[in-house]
Amino acid sequence: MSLVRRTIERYVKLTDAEWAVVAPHWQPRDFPRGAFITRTGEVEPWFSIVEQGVQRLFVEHDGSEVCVGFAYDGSWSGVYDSFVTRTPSRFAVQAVTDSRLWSIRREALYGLYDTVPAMDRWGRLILEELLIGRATREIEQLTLDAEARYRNLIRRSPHLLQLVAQKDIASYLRMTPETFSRLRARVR
Amino acid sequence: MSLVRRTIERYVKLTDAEWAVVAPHWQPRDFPRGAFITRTGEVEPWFSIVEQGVQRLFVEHDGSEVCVGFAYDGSWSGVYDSFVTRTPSRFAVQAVTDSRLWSIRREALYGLYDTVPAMDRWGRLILEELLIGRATREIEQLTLDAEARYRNLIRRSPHLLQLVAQKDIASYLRMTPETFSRLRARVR
DNA sequence: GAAGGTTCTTGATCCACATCAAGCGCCGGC
DNA sequence: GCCGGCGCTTGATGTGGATCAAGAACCTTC
Repeated sequence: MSLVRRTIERYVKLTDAEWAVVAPHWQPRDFPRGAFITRTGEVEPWFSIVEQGVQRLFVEHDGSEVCVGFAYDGSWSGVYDSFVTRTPSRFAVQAVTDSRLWSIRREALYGLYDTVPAMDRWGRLILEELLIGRATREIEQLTLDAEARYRNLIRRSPHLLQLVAQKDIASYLRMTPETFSRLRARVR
Repeated sequence: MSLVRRTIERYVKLTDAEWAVVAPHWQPRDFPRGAFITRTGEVEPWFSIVEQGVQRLFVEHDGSEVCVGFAYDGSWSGVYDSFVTRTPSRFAVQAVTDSRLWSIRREALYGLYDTVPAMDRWGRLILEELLIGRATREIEQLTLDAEARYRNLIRRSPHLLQLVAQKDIASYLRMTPETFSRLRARVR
């Protein structure tokens, strides 16, 4: 069974008839390491599920970049607010490793929302999950200092350290690469 | 026509028959100034639409409070992640002024999601809006310094300054009351 | 496998904002 | 209408993490 169907069915069950309607709208897209999947200022037409690879989501701000999230196998990837509002994306997405995404276009997904009620529900459940993730992250930023944020990350996502550059993790944790490096040397 | 119906119909149209199913589940709840609507650690059973009053949403962290949002007339109010996951809330909600909310219980809303497809869609649209708001706020925190965040707030929500204490706005903008006070004296 | 770029480390210095402190004024309650 | 307390202001001092700088260890790529 396809990755896309399995991923959707983590949230809602689809009959074979429903899947037959949904399936043709998804297509694979491949990106080599370093390629941009979405650039700042472009409208995001895709919503994607990651089959393989790691991507980083970041904001550009006078010359520097601040990482706000990562996506990897089995998670979704994209810029949801640009996708929804059809406005230029304030975030960029870049493949950190060679990546394969399965993607659906906005018009196709919104068509499915109208024709397949289970997909409308899926949209709601995905968003609930995203929103809960954001709330958790906001609380971490508010209540933890640099060291505690670092400890939290290596506890919760130790694999990230192997996959992406330390400077990206550092900016994700809202600190400079120097501070991150010093923490690594100091902690444990 | 009721506030609740009008508010829902900003997102989806309801037939009179659908409204007849939806309406009985909503009830008014009144809170005097200063009352807690949700306490940290309690599971949030309500989702609410604000008829009148202002509420603040905040995180408690060793003795101090950090404001993460406000709700007022026509906006929603509640702790969505606790509501969805039925886990103890990490946020508290307090009435800043005398408030009237129209609220629906979790079981009732999830029942409506199953019986009234338009409500399932409404849930998705509300979440899209919330997520876009969070993204906007995250970008502000990342790209603006204390003064720019202050200027942004007085431009976008000048009424807030009249409605809530400066210390709450200060913590919402991630600064101390002292820094906020100095900005007010310095800027314009 | 040499060259050149990028990332990571380590040290010295700096600064925006927090913290501490003290006085003032306003508002709400008895 | 007076008292008590919280919120606001203003000044002095402190500090976590940023910035600046320079060398070392990687990867890439040709």
